[in-house]
Amino acid sequence: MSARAARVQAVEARPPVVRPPERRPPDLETRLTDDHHESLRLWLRLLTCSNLIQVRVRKAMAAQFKTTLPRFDLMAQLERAPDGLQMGELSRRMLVTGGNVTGIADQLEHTGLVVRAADPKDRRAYRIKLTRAGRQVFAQMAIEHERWIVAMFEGMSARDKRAMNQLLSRLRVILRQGEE
Amino acid sequence: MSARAARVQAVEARPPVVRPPERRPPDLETRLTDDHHESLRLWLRLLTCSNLIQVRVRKAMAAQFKTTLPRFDLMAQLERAPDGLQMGELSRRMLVTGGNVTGIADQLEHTGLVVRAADPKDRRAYRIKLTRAGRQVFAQMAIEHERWIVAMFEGMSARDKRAMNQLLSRLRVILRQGEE
DNA sequence: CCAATATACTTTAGACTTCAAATATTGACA
DNA sequence: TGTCAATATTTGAAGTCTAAAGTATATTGG
Repeated sequence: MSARAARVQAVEARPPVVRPPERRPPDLETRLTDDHHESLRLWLRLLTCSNLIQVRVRKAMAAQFKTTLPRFDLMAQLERAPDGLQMGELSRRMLVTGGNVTGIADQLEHTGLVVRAADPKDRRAYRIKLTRAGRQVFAQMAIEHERWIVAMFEGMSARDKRAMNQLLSRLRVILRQGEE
Repeated sequence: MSARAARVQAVEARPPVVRPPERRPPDLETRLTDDHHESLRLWLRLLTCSNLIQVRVRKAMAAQFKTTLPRFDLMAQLERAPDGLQMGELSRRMLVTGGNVTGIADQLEHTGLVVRAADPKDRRAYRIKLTRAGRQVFAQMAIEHERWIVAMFEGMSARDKRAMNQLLSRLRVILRQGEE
């Protein structure tokens, strides 16, 4: 199980916030506190769902392909950059630190799915790209990956999926705004 | 940034699935493929949002309290179990492996926020509980934590929050069902 | 009773992650 | 031109996480 899911429950079960003795205006305060609960609950559910899915994808990735999600992600980035990417660009796209990418790339390079080549224009930089084998392996994984995801959401109605997509899309905008 | 967010983009940008030449019935197939996209998109957005929030909470936790989310989670579990918990129970509630809990508990014990006491009924087990100091520290953190979350969702309407809570609640049920 | 099995926990090895420091190269400007 | 700040990457330390193996104790069935 994922560690993140923990957080969820950890907080979800926290005892209810003690409301102040409700002076005036009581309605406003109640609404405020309710909203706090709604936000906290929202976050915890979001986290729970995200973790439940993530754990399953991770396990499936390990079981069927003996690999990890980060490696899959890295390969997915490269797959749509036929000329390869600089490490820094890769790290920006993956939203992880450079040091992290170094490690994952090392492993993929060891297994021959990826190569680092000198960047002709900048001797500080590498260009990292999928090998032929890497492309083949990735293609298999991508197909399965999509299958898993689709299966997990099977029980949800198309209507709900659409609604949720829209809400998440809004939330994402809001969160990015607050990123200063 | 979080590594998980990476995944999002990794897959979100994957080239569109190649549709078969559309024999018959074309409508069904189109709808199927659309649904696949909808599911994949849904998952990626869920992940993105979850990560954006998580990263911020983690950083705030480090900046303001010099601690980590896993430790906060563990303390949150103990806070509502005044008599303490067995390590195994803690690990189940946190949805992480036992070995993981051992490590986090060790750290909290070192800093005096938590104690392990022998379980009188089972000499294999410990009971782990918050110390007085642990309770005090946790109270501060919980208040701030809630503040952060509420602030992040401030830009979302109460109506949207409610809707999303409901959808996530349904999704959670569906995911847990599929857990076999 | 006692042997097999199950349970509670820790340990270990390996992977991922961040942050900060170190190295090498580039580019800009005085 | 020479220097100095910025950029591209790696390295190292510390924390988190898992899976599997190890230790100690409990339980159960013959």
